[in-house]
Amino acid sequence: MRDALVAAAFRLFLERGYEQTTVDDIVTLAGVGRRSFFRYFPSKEDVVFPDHERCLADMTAFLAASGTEHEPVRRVCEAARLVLLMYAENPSFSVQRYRLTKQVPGLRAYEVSVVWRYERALAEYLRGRFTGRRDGHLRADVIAAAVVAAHNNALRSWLRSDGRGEATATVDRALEYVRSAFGPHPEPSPDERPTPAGEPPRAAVARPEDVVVIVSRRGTPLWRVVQEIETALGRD
Amino acid sequence: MRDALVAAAFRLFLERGYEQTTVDDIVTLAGVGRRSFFRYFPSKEDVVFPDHERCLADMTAFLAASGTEHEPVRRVCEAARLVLLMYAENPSFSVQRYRLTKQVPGLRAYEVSVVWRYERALAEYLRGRFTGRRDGHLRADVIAAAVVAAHNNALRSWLRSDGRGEATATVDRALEYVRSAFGPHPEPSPDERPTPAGEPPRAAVARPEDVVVIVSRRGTPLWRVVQEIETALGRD
DNA sequence: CGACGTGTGGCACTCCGTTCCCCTTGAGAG
DNA sequence: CTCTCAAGGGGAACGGAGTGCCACACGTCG
Repeated sequence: MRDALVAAAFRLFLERGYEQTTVDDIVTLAGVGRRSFFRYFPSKEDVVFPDHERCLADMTAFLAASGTEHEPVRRVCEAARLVLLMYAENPSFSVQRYRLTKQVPGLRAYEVSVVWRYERALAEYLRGRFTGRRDGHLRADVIAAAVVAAHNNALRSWLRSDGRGEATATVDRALEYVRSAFGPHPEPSPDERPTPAGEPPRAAVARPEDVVVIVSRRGTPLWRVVQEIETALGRD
Repeated sequence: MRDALVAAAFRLFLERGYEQTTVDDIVTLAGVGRRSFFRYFPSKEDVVFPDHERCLADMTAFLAASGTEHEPVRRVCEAARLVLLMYAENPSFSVQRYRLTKQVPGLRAYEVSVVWRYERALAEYLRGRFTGRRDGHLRADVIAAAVVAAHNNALRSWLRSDGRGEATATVDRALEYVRSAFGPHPEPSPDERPTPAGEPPRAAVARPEDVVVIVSRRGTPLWRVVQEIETALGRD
């Protein structure tokens, strides 16, 4: 029934345009009652995005199931990938919809509001992970927006190419850019990752400008830190 | 006339709610014909955001008038500030509208689509400035989204405080965060910049996961480093 | 057989937004 | 003073989206 309505709607939308098609046209073509249309789709716009509701639910479930062992920024990037996978499931359908929304302002506005709900889901998750952190809410909102923008940038370029090529590769590259800008620490090199608890501090990543950086876990005995610094400086 | 319609509309919206108020109610209260309402506002939602159209035009003009002597990211931050200034012109009106949009889903959706147009204006400008740069479009979209998100974050926190306090200070801080992430050079945060030669090491940026980072210039006397670590750990 | 829950169709209604036409007002030309 | 013309406002009616209500056709269970 849903599928029949969606199919009928898209046939008419592509044939004579979205605004030139009334709900009555759709239901008569599908052979169902007008009232049934609004049972399955709260509005005429919703028939254009039939699976976003489910996808949004999947995303929130995915985020809700994340533990503290996941790095937050990486996690929201993975969540954004879920949306891409939904698009990639039906490339031809996605491309048709893209062409439609591109030229119907009302649909663009509706799509924007849908995207906004994804963004809020990501931001809410990040806010939870950033509680206590300085400017936690600000960082969460900004990073969520950046992830969504990168995702959409890559998605649209894939759609413009008529769904040819690997969508995931493009999106991953775009998300990698965001991760590099906001990463936990600007993408810690192995030298900058904290040492496992109990292990001695690792010392002295030599950066330009003669700067020494020591990375250590809080609570490490001081003498071990000093020892590490000494060897780092002495080796100079 | 516009003003009379806006005033009448908000009186009724605050009195009995947005959806419970019909356009006929507004025009009868304002004492004008129904047709005149739609002459000034293309839709019922537009009466809630009467000056966004002008503000968007101002922003695009501002960006169009920018030359290459302006640093792009800084420029879009200044453009975003224009929106804030519009809100700050009528704090009480802005706060009322904020409360309204917060609880009416339809208005939220409309506001989102308005915000999206601002974002597109910023992104278009940045795309122009980033032509030829690697991933120019991607960077433009992501930075525009980040700027808008930071702006909105600060704006909403100002609106939640009923418009008390300096709006510009909050927004500037938020935008500064974006600039620090995307600035011309990755712009290390003050805590991560090396200390000037001769100055004592600065200690202990507490990052999540119980990690302590010490940044110091190579050649700093060891005792000063240890001292700094001790105070950093001791403060815990 | 009848009661009941569920999914569907049909009708009528409200309201938004638009189209078409008429009215007033006021300025300028004859 | 009258005619004309343009512009801004008002009114009537219409099309279409979305909703509420009720009736009907199925099934299942008692």
